[in-house]
Amino acid sequence: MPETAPRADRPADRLRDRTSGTRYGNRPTMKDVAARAGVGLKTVSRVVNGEPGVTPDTERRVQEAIEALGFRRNDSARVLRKGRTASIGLILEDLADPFYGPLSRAVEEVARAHGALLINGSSAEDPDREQELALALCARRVDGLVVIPAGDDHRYLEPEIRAGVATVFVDRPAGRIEADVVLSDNFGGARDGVAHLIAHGHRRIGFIGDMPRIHTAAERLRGYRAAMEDAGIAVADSWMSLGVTDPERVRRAAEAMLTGPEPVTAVFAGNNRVTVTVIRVLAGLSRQVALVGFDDIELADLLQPGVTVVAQDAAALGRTAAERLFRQLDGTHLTPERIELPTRLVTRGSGELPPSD
Amino acid sequence: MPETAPRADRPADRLRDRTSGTRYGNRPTMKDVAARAGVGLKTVSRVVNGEPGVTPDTERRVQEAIEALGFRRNDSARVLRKGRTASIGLILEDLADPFYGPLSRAVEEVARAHGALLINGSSAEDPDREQELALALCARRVDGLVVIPAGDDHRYLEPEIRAGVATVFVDRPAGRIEADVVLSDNFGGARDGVAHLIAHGHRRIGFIGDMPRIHTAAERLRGYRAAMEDAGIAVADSWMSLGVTDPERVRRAAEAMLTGPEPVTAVFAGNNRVTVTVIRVLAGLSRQVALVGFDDIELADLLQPGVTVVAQDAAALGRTAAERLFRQLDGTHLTPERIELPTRLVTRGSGELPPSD
DNA sequence: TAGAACCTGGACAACGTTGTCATGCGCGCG
DNA sequence: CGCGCGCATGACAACGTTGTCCAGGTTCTA
Repeated sequence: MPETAPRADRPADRLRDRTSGTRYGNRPTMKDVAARAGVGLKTVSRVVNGEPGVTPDTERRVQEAIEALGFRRNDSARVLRKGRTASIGLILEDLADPFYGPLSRAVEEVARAHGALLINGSSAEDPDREQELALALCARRVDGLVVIPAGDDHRYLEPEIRAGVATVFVDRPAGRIEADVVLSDNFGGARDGVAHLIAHGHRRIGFIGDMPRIHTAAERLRGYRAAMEDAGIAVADSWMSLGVTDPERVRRAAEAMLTGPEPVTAVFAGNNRVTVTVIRVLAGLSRQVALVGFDDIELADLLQPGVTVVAQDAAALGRTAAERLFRQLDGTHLTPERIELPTRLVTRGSGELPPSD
Repeated sequence: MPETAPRADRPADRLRDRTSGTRYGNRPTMKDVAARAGVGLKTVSRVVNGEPGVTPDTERRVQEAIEALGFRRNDSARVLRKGRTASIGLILEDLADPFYGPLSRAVEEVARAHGALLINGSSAEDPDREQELALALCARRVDGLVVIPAGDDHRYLEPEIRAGVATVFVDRPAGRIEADVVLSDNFGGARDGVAHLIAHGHRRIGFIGDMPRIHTAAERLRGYRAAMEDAGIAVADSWMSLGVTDPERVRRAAEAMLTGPEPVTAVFAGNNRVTVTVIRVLAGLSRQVALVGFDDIELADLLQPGVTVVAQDAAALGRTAAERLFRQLDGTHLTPERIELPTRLVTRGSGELPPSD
C-alpha cells in the first residue's frame, strides 16, 4: 500500500515547508485520515459532514483516525468549493464605545442562531479604513455585511452587492447607494427630549452635537430645531455648538453658552460622549442647569441628580439589522428598506430641573 | 477567440448556479479578467499582488479589466494555496462588558499593524461555547488565537497548537495545557486595595467576589486574605461573599454584612459588576461605608463620593497578548510564559472614608 | 435462482488562487 | 552576424474539500 507513505515524503509537502510558515507538523487532511482508516477520501468527507450512507463500523474507524491524527476540516477549502462561508462581517466605528457593545453582541447572537460566524473590525471613524475593511471582508467572501458607516459614499460596495453580498447599514444610512438601513428615530427622540425641557419651563436651551455631516447628528439637530419652533422659541446662534466632540472643546462650548449674554438654563447633549463632558462641567457650577442627553450612559441613575436621557436600544438596532441581513440571504431579492426604531425618554432628575434664573 | 465566451455557458457554472445560493451574477475570477484583458491568468495574479515583471502597458490593461468586471480576489482560494490566513481570532466572554471594549480594540490595533484581520466571538462564559468557537476559528485556519478562557480545560487545543496555531490566553490562565498567558496582578491589586482600607482605619472589611473557581476571583480573594493577615486581622466568615454576581444576590449579600453582629465598615468589591451594585446599596444607607472596587468604572469620579478602584489596564492586556501572539508567529518556538501586568490604585474618595462606627 | 433494487464506498473533477518552470522575444556584445 | 542573456508572459499543477457518478456487493422479490 504505497499510498500510506508519510506526507513529508511527497514533493508537495517539502515545497510547502519551504514556502509557507507552517512550523510544526503539517495538518492532516481528509486524505491522511482516509489512508489511516483504510477507506476512501469521500467516505471521510461523509463522516465529517454527517452525511448518510456510511456503515456504523466504517464510521467508527474513520472517527478513530480523526481522533488519532487530530484532524480538523479546512474550512477555506470548503468555502472555496461551496461558495458560501457561513460568516458575516460587522464594521463599527469604535469597539471601545459602550454603545456598540450591546449592538455587536446582538448581531453575534443572531448570527449564531443562523449558524454563522461574526467577523468584525472597527473603522475608527475613518471612511478609508471602513472601505478597506469592508472590501477585505468581501475578499474573504463573507455572506453579508452589517455596516455602521463612517463615510458617506458607499458606491464601492456596488459590485459586491451585485455579486450577492447581503448588506445592511445601521445607525446611519448608506451614502449614494440604495441599501437596507436600520436607524433610531434620532429626529423624534431629540425633539421629544427638547420638548421635555420646554415642558419644564425652559426657553433658553443649548444644543451641543457632532458635525452635521454625520446623519445622526444632523437629525438630532433637526429635532432640536423642530421642538423649539413648535414652542415658538427663536434659537440664538450662541446656543448651538456643532461639530465638537473632544472633551476640551465641548467643555469650552458648554461654558460659553452658560455664561453668554443670554445664558441657557438647560442643555441638550447630542451624544453620550458629549453628555459625560457636560455632566462634568455642570458638576462644577453653583447654579443648577437642566440636562437631557441623547444615548444612555451607565450609572446615570446614581449621579446627583440622575441624568435624564433619550435612550436608544442598541441591542434592538443590532438584532433588527442582523435579522434583516439573514432575510436577504434566505429569500429572494428584497427592495431596500428604511427601518426606524423608536427611542425612549428616561427621566431621572436632570431633565426635570426648573430654570434657575 | 472562443475562450471569451460568457461564463454561464461553461458547464461548471450552470452547476454552481444550481447548488450554491449565489443569487446574482457569479463573481468574476482571475480567469475572466485575463480573458477580458487578453493576457494569461498568471499575469493577472501578478498585477493583483503587485509582483514585479509586468509591463506598464499590460498592467494598465489588466487594471481596466479588473475595474470593468468589479473583480475582487477570492481570499479563500488564496488561503488554501498559501497556508496562512493573515487573521487571528479573539474569544472573549461578553462583548457587552465594558471591560472588554478597550481590550478588544487593542488586539485589533495590533492585528491591523501586522496586516491581519481580527475575528471575534464571545463565549458567554460557557466553556462548551468557548470550545466550539475556538475550534470553528481553527477550522477557518486563523493563524492565532487570543483567548479569554471561560472553561478550565483547554486540552482540546493541543492538536491545534501542535499544528502551529499561535495561542495566548488573557485575563485568566489556560487549564491543563502549557501556554502563554497575560494577566493582571489580581493578587497584588486586591491586597493593595484592602491594605488601603486598613490604612484608613478599617478593621471589619467585607469582600464580595465571584466564584473562586474563576482564577481572577480566587486571586483577588487571596489578596484580600493576605492584606488582612498582614494587618493581623482575623476574618469573619460573615464578611465574605463568594460566587454571587447577579445584582439581587449581591445586594442581599452586601446588606447582610452591613447589618450583621459584626457589621463591616468597608467593602472590597471583587469586580466591576459587583462594584456597581454595591454603590447602589451604599447610596441608600444613612451611614457612610468605605468602598474599593476591582476594575475601573466609567463616571466613577462623578459620583458622590468618587469611587476608589483598583484599575487594570485592559488595553495593555490586549496589546501585550496580541504582541506576544505575533512574536510566536514570527519567530521560532517560544517557551510558554506568564506575563503579569501591574494594577493601579485610583483614589477618588470612597476608599478614604474613615470607619463610621 | 435470476434479476432488480438498494446500499456502501471510491474515483474524479472542480472551486480560484499561487509557485514553478518553460517559452519566446528583443537586445547587447563579442 | 550570431550567441546568449534577461525579461515579460503563460501553461500547469497543487492546495483540501465536496458534488457527481459509477462499481461492486447485498438483499429482496418474482
